[in-house]
Amino acid sequence: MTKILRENIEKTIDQSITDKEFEIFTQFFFPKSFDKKSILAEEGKTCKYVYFILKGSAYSYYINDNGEKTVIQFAIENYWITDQYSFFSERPGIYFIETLEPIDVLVLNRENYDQLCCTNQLFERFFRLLLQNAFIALQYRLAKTNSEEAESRYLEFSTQYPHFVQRIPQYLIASFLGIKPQSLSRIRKKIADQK
Amino acid sequence: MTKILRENIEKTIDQSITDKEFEIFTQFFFPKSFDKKSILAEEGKTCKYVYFILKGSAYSYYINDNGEKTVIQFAIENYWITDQYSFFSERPGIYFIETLEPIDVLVLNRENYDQLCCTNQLFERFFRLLLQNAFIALQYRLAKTNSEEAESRYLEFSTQYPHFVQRIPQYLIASFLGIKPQSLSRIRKKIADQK
DNA sequence: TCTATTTCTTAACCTATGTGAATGATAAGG
DNA sequence: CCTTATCATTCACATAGGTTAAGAAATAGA
Repeated sequence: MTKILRENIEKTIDQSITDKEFEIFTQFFFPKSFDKKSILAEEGKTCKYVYFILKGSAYSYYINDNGEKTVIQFAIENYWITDQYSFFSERPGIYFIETLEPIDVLVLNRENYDQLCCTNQLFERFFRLLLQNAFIALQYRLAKTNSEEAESRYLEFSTQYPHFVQRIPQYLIASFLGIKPQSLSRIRKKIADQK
Repeated sequence: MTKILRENIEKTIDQSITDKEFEIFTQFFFPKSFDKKSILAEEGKTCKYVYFILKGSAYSYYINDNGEKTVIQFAIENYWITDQYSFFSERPGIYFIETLEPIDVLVLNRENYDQLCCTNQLFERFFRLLLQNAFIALQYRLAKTNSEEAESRYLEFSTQYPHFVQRIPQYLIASFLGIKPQSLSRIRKKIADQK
C-alpha cells in the first residue's frame, strides 16, 4: 500500500533504503481519506500538513482580488502537495488545496516533519531534494510561460503529462496554463484540425 | 566587506551566528570580480558555482528555440544567483547568467558547498531556507503571472523592487514580466498619464 | 567633445487571447 | 430514469499585447 511512497523516496534520493528506515519514516505519517471536493488547505488558515497521495487527485490554487482562480499545481498518486509558504512559516495560507477525486493520503504534520528531519540525515536530504526538484521544475515552467504561446505550452503539457489530461477537467488545465477555457478549447480544435 | 553576507545568513536563518562560525563559513568561498557583460554561466555548460553578490548586478535568462531571451532572475548586492538545475545535478545548464554592471562576488563551488553542509547543521539549514524562500517567491510570481495583467504585474514589481527599476534596463524588466519592451513603455505611459 | 551604440518611446497595424452568450454534452443525484 | 449541475464547444466581438519601423534620448568609447 505504501509501496509507492517507498519508491518515491528511493527515486528522489537515488538510493535504496532499508526496511527499518522505511518503517521509521512511515511511523511519522497517518493515513486519511477525503471525499471529492474536500478542502485540504484554505487561504487565510495555516496549512498544517503535507500530503502524499496514495490514490486520487487534488490541486492547489490561488484566488486573486477579483475572485478568479488560478491553478498552481496538480497532484495525483505519488505526488506531494502542500502550501509551502504556510506550512514552513506557520502563517495563514495563501492558496487553497482541494481534492478532485475521492482521495487516500498520507499526512505529515509540522511537528513530525521536524522530528523526521532530525531523526536521520537521509530523511532531511529527501525533503531537501523534493523541494529542489520542485523549484527547478517551477522555474522552467515560468520561463516557458513567459516565452511561449499558449498553444505550445499546451502541447508540452499534454505530451509531458498525458495522464493529467485524461483525469483533470479542461477548465483547470486552462487555468494552469494561464488561459481561459474557451481559449484552450479553440487551441485544441486548431490542433485537431491540423491533423 | 563580507558584512552583508553575515547579515544575509542571520536574516535567513533568523538567528545570529558566532564570529567563529562565520569565519568557517567564509573560508569556503573565494572572492572574484567580473567586468560588465561577463558570462558567469552558460546554457549547455555545467554551472559549477553559486554566486553571492557583494557589489554590482547580474541576471539569469533562458533562450528559447526562436532565440528569444526571457529573464529568470535579477540579482544585486546581497542576492544569490546560480543555475540551480545545473549546479545541483552537475549536468549541462539550461540558463545563462550575465553581469549587468561590474561585479564583486563570493564564489562557492559544488565541492565546498557539500563540505559546508556537512561541517555544520546550521549551514545546511541556511541553504535549505534560501531554497525554500526562493521557491515560495517563485510560486507566487507564477500565480501572479497567470492571473494578473501586465500593468498590475509591473506596478507590483516596481513598488516591491524600486531599487531594481532604477538600476535595470527596461527591456530586461519587460522580459522578466513576460512582455515586450514596447508594451512596457506603453504601460508606463498610461500610468504616467493617469496621474 | 564627438560619434557610435544601446536603450526608450511612439505610432499604426496585427493577432492571440479574453468576454459574453448560447448550445450541447456529460456526469451526478434523487 | 429523469432532472439538474457541471463542463466543453462555438461564435461574434472586444482588447491587451505583439510587430514593424522610425526617431529620440541616453550612454559609452574614442
